[in-house]
Amino acid sequence: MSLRHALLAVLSADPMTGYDLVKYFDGTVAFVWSAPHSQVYPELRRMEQAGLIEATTVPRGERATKREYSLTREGERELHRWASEVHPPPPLRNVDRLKAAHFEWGTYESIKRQLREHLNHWSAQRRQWRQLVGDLESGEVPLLRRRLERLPPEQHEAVVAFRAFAFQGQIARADAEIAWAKRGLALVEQLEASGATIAGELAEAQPADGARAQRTGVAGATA
Amino acid sequence: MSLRHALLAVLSADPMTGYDLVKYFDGTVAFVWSAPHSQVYPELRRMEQAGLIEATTVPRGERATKREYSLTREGERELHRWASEVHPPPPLRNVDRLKAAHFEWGTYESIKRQLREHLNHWSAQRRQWRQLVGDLESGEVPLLRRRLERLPPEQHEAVVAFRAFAFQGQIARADAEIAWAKRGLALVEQLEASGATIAGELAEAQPADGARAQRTGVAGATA
DNA sequence: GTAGTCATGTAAGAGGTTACATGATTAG
DNA sequence: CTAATCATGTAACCTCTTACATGACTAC
Repeated sequence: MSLRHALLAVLSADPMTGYDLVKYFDGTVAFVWSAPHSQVYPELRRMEQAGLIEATTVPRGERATKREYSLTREGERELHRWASEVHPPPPLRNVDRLKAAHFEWGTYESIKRQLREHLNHWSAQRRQWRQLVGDLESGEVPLLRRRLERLPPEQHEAVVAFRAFAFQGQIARADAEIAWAKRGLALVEQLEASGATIAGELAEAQPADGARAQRTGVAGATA
Repeated sequence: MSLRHALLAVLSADPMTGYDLVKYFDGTVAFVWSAPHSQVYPELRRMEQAGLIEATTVPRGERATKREYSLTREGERELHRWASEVHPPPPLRNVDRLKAAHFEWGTYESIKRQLREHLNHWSAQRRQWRQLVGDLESGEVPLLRRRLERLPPEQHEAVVAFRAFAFQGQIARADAEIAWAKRGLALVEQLEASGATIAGELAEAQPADGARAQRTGVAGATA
């Protein structure tokens, strides 16, 4: 349950409402972890029940109130535990790679479209992460600033370094994905130029009978 | 629902039983997609209902039988559709990065242990993927061989190239993760050497009062 | 006979997505 | 007054994990 720890980590910078947290999980925190509000609110209630956080009801305007959550001592201990434990790596599930392994079922055009999307997506992500690393290092990230305010100056260096380190990992990942997509585009162009055929291309050309011809052709070869 | 398409993709090489499929999803296919048998069997039933695959009951031994699944025309069409569509990128959720961003809560020792694990894990994965790419290119992968048997020779080149391309993506990812972990280890050692303190280290040293001292210290600074 | 493999399920629960739903407050 | 934002939920549904469960077949 990493959502729980992501919430604890953000709350360690500053007490805030569920709404504030949701904004972070749509914004900068979503750079490593994302969650919709329908997941955040119930989880906060459960964490409160578990004694990891506590809520104070704060008035807003005339009639309305909001609930502001802050870490308890127990919540801090949980963060310590989590940050120190070695967790088994999660099972691999990569749709992009799964699809790429079976691109033979697509057409050259559709494959190129997908690889270009891949390239655009990771390029955009990369830009965001680079921006964030810059902002972290120049002290322009409010959440980090508030976290540092609660810590003695001799700890600041490490905190900033770890935050930047995490996002540099994302940048490295993006670099790998970008290079991969480019390599894929080159591969497709090379295959196209060499006149290599693929199943998807044929099926596209002759929707019904193309598939049949292919199948019987195979049956003939097998028999 | 990528499990469905992963199953379709494997079945496109050869008709086989749920048990066979489960083995692939623990073996080579798990290199990009993994699933336990408790997920595979029900999904196969649903796919059969949906007309994407069909089962023939094959006897084994005296009394027992097994169900062998093969793609239907509709299943092939679904594979085509899936392979041609652009899918929105899945939301980011990376526990390792989330943790790294908050390593301040750990101790130098626990951080190093985790980074070393990360390094070992991705190095091992990398070795497997490299082995697989080699085997794919030298025609030693049974599943690929059976897939190629159903296709005219002029399509072989592209099929092999796409398979290898997918796993090269995994290798590139592994390279990025390995470099990241090494960078992290260097960072920790540098911080340690420079005498920088982190919260987790202090909490470890003085479990109860360390945290309090820190907190009141902060309150004092803020007030 | 017995251990290992082949073969196929069910079920409870956690985590996540999408949609539905509501009402107060604030800025224009 | 009206639109945007603040604020907080519930519910149905899907995917995945973990555990429980069963029985036939094969090699020794």
